[in-house]
Amino acid sequence: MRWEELDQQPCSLARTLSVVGDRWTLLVLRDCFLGVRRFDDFEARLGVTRHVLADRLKRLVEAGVLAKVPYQERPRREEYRFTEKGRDLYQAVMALVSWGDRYMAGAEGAPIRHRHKGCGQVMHGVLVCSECGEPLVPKEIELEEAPEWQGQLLPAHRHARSVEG
Amino acid sequence: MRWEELDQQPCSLARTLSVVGDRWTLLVLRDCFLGVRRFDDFEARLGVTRHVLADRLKRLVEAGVLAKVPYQERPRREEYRFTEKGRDLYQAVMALVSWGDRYMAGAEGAPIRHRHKGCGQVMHGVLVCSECGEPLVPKEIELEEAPEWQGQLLPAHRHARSVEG
DNA sequence: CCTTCGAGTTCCAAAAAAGAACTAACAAAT
DNA sequence: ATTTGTTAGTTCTTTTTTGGAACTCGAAGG
Repeated sequence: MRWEELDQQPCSLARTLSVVGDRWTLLVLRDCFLGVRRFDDFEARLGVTRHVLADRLKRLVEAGVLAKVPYQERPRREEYRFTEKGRDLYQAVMALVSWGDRYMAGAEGAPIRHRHKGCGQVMHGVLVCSECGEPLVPKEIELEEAPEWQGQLLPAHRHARSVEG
Repeated sequence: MRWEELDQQPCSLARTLSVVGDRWTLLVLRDCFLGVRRFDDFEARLGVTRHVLADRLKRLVEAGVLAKVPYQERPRREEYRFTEKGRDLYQAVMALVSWGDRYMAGAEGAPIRHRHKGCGQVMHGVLVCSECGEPLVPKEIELEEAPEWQGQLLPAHRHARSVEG
């Protein structure tokens, strides 16, 4: 399977990864959330080659995650800004950051702390159920295939014991 | 910057991506959450080459996300199971899935629905503040660099107006 | 002895990334 | 008028990573 086929898969994770499933893309989005908007600023902060950066920005624009908006004419210059679709990736990015804070930080702790203006506390992200607000754990979620995919998406559990095993 | 340098970066997202920052790795984890445990089952479901699959599984084991546990001797066979560190990636994976359900699903809707056993409802993941429980939005989060990195991690905002712009 | 199973490894061709230099369209300085 | 600087890329060559298919190892079964 190649990049081009990923977004055709009947799987929301695969489809999401067809947009953000590579390390540079997610680092570009991280910098967008930090307020970076311009080509040369991305390049300087990321240490990515200009070639790859140009490609990733183009893909993100095509995917509707970022938009090029002009900030001057003569010469025309454009910067990259989030669309709503892009800004909604915040939760996914924060979930990845929270995992990294917990499992990949050295002895000194996380390099960046997040303070929630609403409550004033240093916090991390917790994923909860949209309906009842309880934190999500794998074994509490039951999966239901949409009718048109019955029996095609979930594994047959030939050997598996359980999700938590 | 290459894979090998990513985990040295003072950024929890970069460090997380040094483990899961590629499309195959995250699809392997998806299947793990669905109960897949064995090499040939991953290969059949993913459509990845055995070569790359072997590499990704090895990386995940080295990172402490999966563990090889024997399920028979003579001949010895091992399967891949989550560690706690790995199982805690569930929130990040679900956040990516929720975004895909919302923005990448076709007219027929998401291929898989998630029902929360606790409340019985079809749900999606919502990332909330660990301290006050409010859903996270970018502009409500204030970033604070750890003392040893003062001024080195966050951009200078030479041109940027605001995170939401 | 020959085949099957499970979990890989090996080999070659094709695609993608790294790294560095170059271009276009202008503005400002010498 | 020519040189220098800025921004956002493109082009070129070398190295690395994938894709695709075949092959190996250790054992069990017929």
